[in-house]
Amino acid sequence: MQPDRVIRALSALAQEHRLAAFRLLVQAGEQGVAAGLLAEKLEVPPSSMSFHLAQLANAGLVTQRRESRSIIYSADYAAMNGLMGYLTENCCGGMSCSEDAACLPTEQRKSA
Amino acid sequence: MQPDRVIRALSALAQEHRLAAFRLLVQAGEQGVAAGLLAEKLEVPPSSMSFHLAQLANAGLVTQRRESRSIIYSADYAAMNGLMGYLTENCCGGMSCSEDAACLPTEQRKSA
DNA sequence: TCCATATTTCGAGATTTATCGAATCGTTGG
DNA sequence: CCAACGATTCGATAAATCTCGAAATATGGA
Repeated sequence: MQPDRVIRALSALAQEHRLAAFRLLVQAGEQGVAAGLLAEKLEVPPSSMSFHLAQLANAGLVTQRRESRSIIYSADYAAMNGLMGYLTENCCGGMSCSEDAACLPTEQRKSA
Repeated sequence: MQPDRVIRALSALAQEHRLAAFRLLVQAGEQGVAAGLLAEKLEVPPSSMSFHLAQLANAGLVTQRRESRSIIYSADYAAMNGLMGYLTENCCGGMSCSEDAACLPTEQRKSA
């Protein structure tokens, strides 16, 4: 993961609402969560939520797909793994996690 | 690690110069690096470097100690571990790293 | 004490970010 | 086609952040 992308990912997560949103998306897994539902759960106006989701998307941490009228957001586990890998490698002295410690949806935690 | 502290840590790292500085401090280990030397290596004016180091300190990611005229900064591995733990737990679906994968100075990497 | 060194604090300006109502854009059902 | 729904874009405003020179603080040596 190139430094520029790392900065954007960190910036994206370094905000109360976005960190909370991303946590919800991680919990939700592949299924994802609609933009409106995220706004509702976080008690943030839709336009504000949209702004934050755009930042997460720009950082590559989430993907979006349209499903009827809704736009569903999902956490991008590969991107999060990339970020964790960079931090482990460059900010933790290179102690990397074991191979099977990759980021996965919460629901797959036990079976993984 | 409480969310407020996580946000501050992420914000602290989400900046080009600060991320670079923290990387250098991780490489340096317990020995640390003087503020002026960091400014020189990163080609940033002393006052700007001081501003960024204050942010890292406020986030709890670095500690400082005076040594003669210099002020030496060191990476706080415990804080970084706390951040990694939070991210692993809350943003990675709870797949935690193995016990011995804690953040350590680069120089101790091989012996750990 | 006086000067040089190392760093921080202050202050001002420029840039970026966050907020959110109103308007706009796709989609669906009647 | 058109009204309602879900979401984004636009626009303006407020707030935070970044930058860096000048001034201030602390330390050590002559």
